[in-house]
Amino acid sequence: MSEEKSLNFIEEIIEEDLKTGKHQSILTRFPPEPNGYLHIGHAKSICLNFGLGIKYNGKTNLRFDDTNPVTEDTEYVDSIKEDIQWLGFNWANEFYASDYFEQLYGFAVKLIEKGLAYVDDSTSEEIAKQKGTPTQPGTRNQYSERTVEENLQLFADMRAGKYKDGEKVLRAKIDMTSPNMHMRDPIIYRIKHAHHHRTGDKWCIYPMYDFAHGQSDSIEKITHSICTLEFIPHRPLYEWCIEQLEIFPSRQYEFARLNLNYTVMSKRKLLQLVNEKHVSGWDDPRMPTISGLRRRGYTPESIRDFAERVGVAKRDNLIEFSLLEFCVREHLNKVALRRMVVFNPIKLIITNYPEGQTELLNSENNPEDVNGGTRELPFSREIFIEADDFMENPPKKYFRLAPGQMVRLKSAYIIKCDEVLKDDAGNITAIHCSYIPESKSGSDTSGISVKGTLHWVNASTAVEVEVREYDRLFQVENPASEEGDFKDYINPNSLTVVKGYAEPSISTATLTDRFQFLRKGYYCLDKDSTADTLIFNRTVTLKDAWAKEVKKG
RNA sequence: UGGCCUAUAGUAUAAUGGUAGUACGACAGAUUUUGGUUCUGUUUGUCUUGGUUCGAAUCCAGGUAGGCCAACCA
Repeated sequence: MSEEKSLNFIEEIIEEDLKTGKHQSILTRFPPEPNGYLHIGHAKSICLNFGLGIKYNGKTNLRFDDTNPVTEDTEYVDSIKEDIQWLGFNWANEFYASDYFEQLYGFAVKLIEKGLAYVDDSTSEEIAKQKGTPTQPGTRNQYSERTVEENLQLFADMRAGKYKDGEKVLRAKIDMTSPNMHMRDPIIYRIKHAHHHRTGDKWCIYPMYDFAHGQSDSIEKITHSICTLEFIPHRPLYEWCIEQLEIFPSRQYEFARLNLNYTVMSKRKLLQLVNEKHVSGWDDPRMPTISGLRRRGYTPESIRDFAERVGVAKRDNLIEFSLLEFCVREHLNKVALRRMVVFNPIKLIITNYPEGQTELLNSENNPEDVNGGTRELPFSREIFIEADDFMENPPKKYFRLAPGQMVRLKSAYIIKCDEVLKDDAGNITAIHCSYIPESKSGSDTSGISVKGTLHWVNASTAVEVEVREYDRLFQVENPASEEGDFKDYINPNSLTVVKGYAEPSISTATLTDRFQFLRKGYYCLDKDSTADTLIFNRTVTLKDAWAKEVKKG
């Protein structure tokens, strides 16, 4: 018996539509404009649309909303497709709004013939002025009185390239007094002598989003057209077009877009961060883009889980980043290979371990995975431990290394701290310890139990690596709602590059591996790595109860 | 001051007129060869005022608060 999970409001609508027979099956779509990279907010929409298709045995199309040639590019098309596939979804069809340009042109002609559209010669300023305001109705101009024949000819001339950009537009003739501004004779076609990434120079007039989007849904027979809240006032216009054109009645449903704290979620702002070099690119690991999260080490599973957990509703939200972090930790804990890396080394000499001797110890790759296997770790007289893991005068409840105290070296031996070596300035240069030979991991007969276990690396075989540690990109929860320029709130310390000393097995790391550096966090290899230098991105730290304890004082 | 959308713990999200629940976070404890994981427990909530009803988070009305709409962008 599986537990019944409650439905979100869109699922309720779909189940009702299926039950009543309004639809036999469902068809959804994800409709990005190829003018930027996808971000985690799009991931929510992708998971919703494709997830619905899967859940209800329907299908989902990918349709590029490419009606504005000046901002769109195939680079974006490619990245969008890659991101959706990486998230684990397959589209039934790959479509483009530009596939429908001829049909959309026909729709416009039909409106003209019905006396429901006219060519307007006004400037954009004049049109804006005539539109009125939300509290004052708009007014029609003399162009709205043109005859059907005249409009037909003028529109054909627009298509034929007889006019320059901005000289004329085609407007739907609806209601200049509507309280809904979108119904005040909206522009449905404009002239743009621009090269389109797919149709080339075939067209010099392009449909507006409002005239392309709803009809594209209709052409594809999308049953449930899901979009974000800001498109609610557009819906009456889509429905007007569907009714006047007598085409398939797709129905639009709107949900609240995802907002994440300490970042921004608009393509315009993300583009600015890229263009002004505040980040290294769209896939900078600090970016909330899907490509950035991927490079950072997030997994598709964790992002899908996140999308599931944030839910779908109609109220504005600001999700805490800690939920995303929880999701990725939960997945990575199950799959990441454990490795030991010391970041801030201090030398530890095991005085009773024979000089020149090295032994190989075994350590599990992942304690959460019984089939994960083991790896070998060299161990000898001189090792490095984390400087943080030693204190000369430890506070209470500190169960790491301190003079006279014992700890276990992970997968190795229990050691006892005998002596602290210092230079003339009083800085600690090394720690002398003795080890307990009977305490070897896996065959411990010493009977000693210790509270602390430390990670370590063998000094002579340690591999030096570069590690990039990331912090939140912005210093405030919601940069978009702050006074002034959102870029004033960028966190200057969002990237810290440090050195690490890793166990030798790290040298076989590949781009698809996921690691947990013991007691530190989750990491993955970065594509900037070279044959000489391995570079790792810190995906997320481990939870750190001791750091909290210290903070409390 | 026109229209539309929304309002449940710190953050999200359920409860579909009948015991306000879940997750994340926070806090406390147990376990632990990762101060990780796992497990247990605690904490905090129906925007407001009326109305309908045996009974309202839910339905109705008025308020309040937040969001969206006046691009030849999507």
